Amino acid sequence: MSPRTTKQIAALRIKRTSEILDAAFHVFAEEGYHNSSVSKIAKRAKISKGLIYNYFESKEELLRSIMRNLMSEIADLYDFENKNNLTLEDVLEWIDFSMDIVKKDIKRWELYLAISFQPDVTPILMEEAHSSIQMFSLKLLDFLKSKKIDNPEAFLHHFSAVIDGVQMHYVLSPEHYPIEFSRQSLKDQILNL
Amino acid sequence: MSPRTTKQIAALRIKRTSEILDAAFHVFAEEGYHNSSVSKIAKRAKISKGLIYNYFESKEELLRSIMRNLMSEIADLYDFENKNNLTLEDVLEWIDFSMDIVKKDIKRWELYLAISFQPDVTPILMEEAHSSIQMFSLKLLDFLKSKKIDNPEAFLHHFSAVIDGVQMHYVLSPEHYPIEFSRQSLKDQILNL
Amino acid sequence: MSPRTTKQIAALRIKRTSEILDAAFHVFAEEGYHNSSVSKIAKRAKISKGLIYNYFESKEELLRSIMRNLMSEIADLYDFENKNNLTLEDVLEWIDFSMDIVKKDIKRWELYLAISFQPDVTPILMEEAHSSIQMFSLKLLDFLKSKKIDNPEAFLHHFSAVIDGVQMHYVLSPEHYPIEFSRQSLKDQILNL
Amino acid sequence: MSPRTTKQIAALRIKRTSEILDAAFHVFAEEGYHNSSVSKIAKRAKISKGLIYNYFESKEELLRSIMRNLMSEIADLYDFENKNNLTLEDVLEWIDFSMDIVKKDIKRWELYLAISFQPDVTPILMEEAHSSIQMFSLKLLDFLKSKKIDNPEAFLHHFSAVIDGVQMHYVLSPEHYPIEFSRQSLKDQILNL
DNA sequence: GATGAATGAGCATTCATTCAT
DNA sequence: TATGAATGAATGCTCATTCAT
Repeated sequence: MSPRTTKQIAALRIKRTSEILDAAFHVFAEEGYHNSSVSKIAKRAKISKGLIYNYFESKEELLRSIMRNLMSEIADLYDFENKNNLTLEDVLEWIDFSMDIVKKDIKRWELYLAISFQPDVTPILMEEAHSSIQMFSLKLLDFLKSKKIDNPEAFLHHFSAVIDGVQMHYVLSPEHYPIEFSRQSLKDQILNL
Repeated sequence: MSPRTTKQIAALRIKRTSEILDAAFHVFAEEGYHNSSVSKIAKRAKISKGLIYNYFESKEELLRSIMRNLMSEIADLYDFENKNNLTLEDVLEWIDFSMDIVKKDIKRWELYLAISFQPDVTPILMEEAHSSIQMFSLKLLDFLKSKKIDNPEAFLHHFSAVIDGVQMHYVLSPEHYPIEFSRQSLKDQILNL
Repeated sequence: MSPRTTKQIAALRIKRTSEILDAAFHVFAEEGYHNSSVSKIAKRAKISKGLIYNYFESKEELLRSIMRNLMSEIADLYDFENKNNLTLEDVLEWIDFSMDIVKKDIKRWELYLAISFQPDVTPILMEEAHSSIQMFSLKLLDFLKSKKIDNPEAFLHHFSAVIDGVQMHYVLSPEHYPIEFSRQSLKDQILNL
Repeated sequence: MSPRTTKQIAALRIKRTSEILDAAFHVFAEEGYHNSSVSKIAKRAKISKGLIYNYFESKEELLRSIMRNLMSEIADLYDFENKNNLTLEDVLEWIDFSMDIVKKDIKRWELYLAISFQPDVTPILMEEAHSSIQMFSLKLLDFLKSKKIDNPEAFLHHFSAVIDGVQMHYVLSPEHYPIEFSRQSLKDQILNL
């Protein structure tokens, strides 16, 4: 019945979806979520404004979708779910992962941070926070507890903050920031538990 | 036209300016910059919308002005400039200052972060902000060098990143974040040099 | 190209046309003309949006078509044309018909009213609609004249207005309006001539 | 402090408000509520779109306001509230009022009906139905009860429907409709109770 | 200096309609 | 015949900014 085959349409939708997401990602990152208009996104994607609504329910849904994709991409890369009873090596590997992922694709991460820390965006981001990442936090907590340290919850919070700070500073000036120093420093903190 | 009248007018301008800034700060902090309207600010300041434009060129200028004030207030509070040849106590005090300033006025700091990550506003603001703070960095560097640690420049970068990360996470969820743990952890790092 | 194919196509067109009209009627009735979208109609008819335009020129034409069908259905149901020299029974039957047709299909009648009072659509529709009904009016007038009442023309106008008022109020709140009371009242007026 | 005096401003607001209402009234009546755009109303009122929102919260509020004004104007003209224990004369007077108000300002009433019977409008209209008119209905009901008729509630509903039907038909063709006949017919119905 | 009415560009979103396939 | 991706004009509404007074 279809003039285009179902396959063709599906392929087209996937292509368009990713084009729109890509355009939105860049516009959000460059201008901030609230300063971005659907028009600008459409223009960047070289399609009409209306078509965006054929693919996404709203501007907010576009943002959510971007964040979801990033989260799941991260989750896929590190394979958070298949780690249980974390060993010391696992944790060190996670630190490496956290540093490498930023180094590997600075531009991308810059955009990610640019989006993440826009306060309008934070609540939305929180809701989308990937469940597998949250579960990894619990595993990290178990690891810390097994080390019999004083206040494992506090340590975990603090350590996450430190990693975010490092990632942020690295991204803000990748040519000056001593990320290898930070990597070693983070590992030392774990090794000294 | 008499000197007295001129003086009165000057006093009024100062008073009005600060009333408007105060109103704007509260509205920005409570509703976010983009959700704040000039109308709301005027209403809060109990003046007319139009009058704001007699004192500030634009809504954005209002924001810049707030940020400038915040920066200089921070500088005044810690008195970065009048510290030379930093002692261990000075550095610990600076850590305390860095934690306390965020705790003391979360709303304000939230606004600060909100603005910091708006891609367009930031750069201009940043340069302006860091003048006295950058000089303090040099003093910190001297302190680190005096401790004969391996890579004082790297350590300083890393340490700054850590502080930023802590501040950020605390502001994002002040009720959950263990800021006292972080404070102690930061101090320990210095004490262990 | 064979006659059989042509026939099949014709049959299909008739079937599709009626499916679309049916879907459109339900959507219009449930959501109101302006709140109805061609998409919804297509979805309800289980065809594509585009196909509707293969059968109807526009959304408005769809509406006109529905109304035309309603009108002719009414005409068919009461068979206005085959009544001559109206008897008292005929008139009472017409009153019953006027009440029953509204009761029978409130939704449809609501739609009818909805359209009737849209200032632009109405006129065209009205002329078309009243052809056979106007002829029935003349027959009613003859009946009234035969009753030797004072001003049969005026009575007819008034009586039509009353019926319209009753139908309208009933449709506007079918659960509250005492249509049976009105029915009897109307009949009494005729019986007392 | 004000450059315009408070009085001037108040007068301006009243003038503008009524200009906007007038424009909206005509546009709604001529094109139907849903076909009317705020832009059209603004153009007709020769002001900017935005200004309308300085005076009315929404397009719907504009409609409500129009209806409220009409209702209260009717209420004022007939003085529904100061009638208690309705006499026969009161009821006859009310019938006269109902006929005269339509005759007096046909154009206006035509617009009123045009708006009233747009089904989108009906729910809004209902909510705004003037309480004093509803109270008058209760007084009419008391009158009917005092006449010991069979089903006073039903009679009242029916009678209201009849009046609406008459008004409607008169407005639709004022030159042909025998309104005096209807007036007498309505009065006779009351006199014969 | 002070007001607030007025503007107009901009926003997210909807949807009738077209058209390549 | 049938599809649904794509368009673009229109919608209600917001708001920073201007300006007559």
